[in-house]
Amino acid sequence: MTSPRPLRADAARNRARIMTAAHEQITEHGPEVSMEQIAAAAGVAVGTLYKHFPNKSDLVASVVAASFETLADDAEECLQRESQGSPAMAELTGFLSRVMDTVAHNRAVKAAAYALGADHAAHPAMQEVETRVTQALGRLIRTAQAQGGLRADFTVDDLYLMLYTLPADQPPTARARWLALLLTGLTAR
Amino acid sequence: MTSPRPLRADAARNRARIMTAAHEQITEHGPEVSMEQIAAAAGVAVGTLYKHFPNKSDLVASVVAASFETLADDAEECLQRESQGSPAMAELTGFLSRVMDTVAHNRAVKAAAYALGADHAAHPAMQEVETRVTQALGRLIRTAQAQGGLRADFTVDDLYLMLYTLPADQPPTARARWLALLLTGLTAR
DNA sequence: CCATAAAGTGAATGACGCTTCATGTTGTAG
DNA sequence: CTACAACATGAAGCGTCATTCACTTTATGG
Repeated sequence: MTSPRPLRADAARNRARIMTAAHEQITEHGPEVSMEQIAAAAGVAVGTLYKHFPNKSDLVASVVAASFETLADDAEECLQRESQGSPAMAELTGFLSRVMDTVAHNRAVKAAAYALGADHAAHPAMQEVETRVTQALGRLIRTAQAQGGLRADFTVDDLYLMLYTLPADQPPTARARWLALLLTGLTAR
Repeated sequence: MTSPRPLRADAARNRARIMTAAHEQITEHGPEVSMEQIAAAAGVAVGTLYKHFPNKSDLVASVVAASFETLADDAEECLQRESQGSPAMAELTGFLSRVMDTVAHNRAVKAAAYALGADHAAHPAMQEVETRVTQALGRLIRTAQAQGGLRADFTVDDLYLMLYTLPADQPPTARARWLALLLTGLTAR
């Protein structure tokens, strides 16, 4: 399942460098950075990128999927804290708030959050991560509803919709305001 | 102020054709359509576009500003109906709902709505239209608050924030859901 | 240490888009 | 009707970018 033959030492090293560089570049400049720029940042020739990834969109998808993991980890930590007594609603709003801030500074995570709300599985690598997020957040939502803090008809899809419409490129005050407006609508009457 | 010398007959005709074609193309494909494509749709050579507009972004801005007028007209009609007895809050939600539907089908209006929430005046042509929208919606908001349907701290900027985050490319059901969630947060407690 | 397959290289290719300009066309004033 | 300015034309210039491939370099098993 993993690899018929292990990678040669230099190949593995370069692959790691490429992933790191691509992650940095996409985080900073978004998915539209050129392959040349990623290659330069990795200290590698363009051709090498194509030795490891069939084309640009595959490389980008890999990076975005990796950034995606960050969201999944965060969601699962929320669930963890909840099971240790933290109010579920507080965890949910904390999650939203953090994602929003991250998205504002990280164009790769932005793409990931966007993907959640859109083409639910632009890339196979994302599907399993999506499951993790969905399960963690779903649990959190149900608990929050049981505890009475969250309106009863709220679903995970609603939350994805919110991630999709995050005003990431707005100034912090506007982002906070947006979240506040939304939250009044979400708290149980 | 208008023109030192009137346009030659053919020039005027072509200018109109270009505006129409550009509007159609941008509506359908968004601001990233090529100049070639707009020229072809107008039945004109590329060079002619540059006889009428210094560059692409000026042409796009003109079209977007024109689409912008649609929003302003709608807002002013809302105000009109309100002064004839229609509840201000209903007019506001109607406005939002219509804008969302329009944006979903019209990439030019999308750019306009987006511009409202971002660079408040990407182009001089937009500034005066923005004023119209702001005045009409501001009045509507204050009336809705006086009538008790809208939360007291809601501002025009909040509304722009909502326009900015409209989930335009989501399916109609998702769009409706989004609006519903938001509205519960906006109605006066 | 060598043979060889794996990996790396980067100039070249082709596609596409905006913009310019030398040239040809046409409306219109007189 | 003519002459000229206004206008239109579209091929060519210039960039940018993804992708390929003939060739060189290098890791590694034997």
